Amino acid sequence: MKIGELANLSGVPVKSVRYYEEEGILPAARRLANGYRDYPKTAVAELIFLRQSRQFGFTLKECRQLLQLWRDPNRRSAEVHQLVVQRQHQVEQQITDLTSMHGLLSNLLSHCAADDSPECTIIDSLSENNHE
Amino acid sequence: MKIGELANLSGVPVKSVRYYEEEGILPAARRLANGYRDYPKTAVAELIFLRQSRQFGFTLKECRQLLQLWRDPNRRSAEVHQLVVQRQHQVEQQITDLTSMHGLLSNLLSHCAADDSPECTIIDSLSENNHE
DNA sequence: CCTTGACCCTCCACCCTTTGGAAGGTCTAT
DNA sequence: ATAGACCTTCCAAAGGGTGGAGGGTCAAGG
Repeated sequence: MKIGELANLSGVPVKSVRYYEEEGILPAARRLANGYRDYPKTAVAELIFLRQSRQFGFTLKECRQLLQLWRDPNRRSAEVHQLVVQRQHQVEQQITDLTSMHGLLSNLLSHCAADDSPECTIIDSLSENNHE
Repeated sequence: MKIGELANLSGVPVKSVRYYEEEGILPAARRLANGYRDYPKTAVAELIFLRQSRQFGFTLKECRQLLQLWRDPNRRSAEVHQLVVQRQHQVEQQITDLTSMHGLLSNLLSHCAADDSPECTIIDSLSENNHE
């Protein structure tokens, strides 16, 4: 199977497949006589797994680990679990941070006249030094 | 004032100050006879405003706009308000996405045995094709 | 036989925001 | 004179791709 078909079946862009290979996330593909990459059928599942992992926000480094576990018939599911828990924590932290930011933005908005005058409480707030 | 002092007073790293200048976010600084950048006192407030804006997640492009409004004595506060509302929407979208992701991750975790066996519902779920 | 179009290849540059380092100039204090 | 604390510019890396230039390969159709 050539890279275009693989991309179609997996939903991963051709460019990304090549990029993943270059980064060592995927093993280097076999080559046909004309230099084209030639993939086995199993590559489709591998790419789908990778795409799904990316959608869950795992970095490529984490995806590499996940893929290694995916390939390993002797993996311990606890190890997979651990990676997901870790990702879950990151997501929670991000939600916390964003929620806090959302509150602060709401504060800014609620005090602003939002009219044609130059007085602006938002500008004033952003000028305050929260440093040190 | 030289760049080190400005950095100290504003809480923005020296490297970033130079980068902001290069990107046209800040006007090019005056130079002393020896080539060192020389800043007026007002630059401190400008940098503090910029740092605060960045902390609210505004991109540098947006920060440039905010800074222009900050400098403009004839600004309309409605315009500032508009930029903040826009940022607020982005934050809301991100929270929505992350919350959804969090739910999906919880789902993955709840079905996983997390032991020494290779059977892993997480791996199985990530292998499913949600494409097309 | 030739051309068109759809593939494929590699290599380079860009997006964004910073950070690190190399190689070098300048100033102050000892 | 020399140490060290500044300052300068320029180049590269990070993550995760994406776009394009310039070129090779293959099948179908005229």
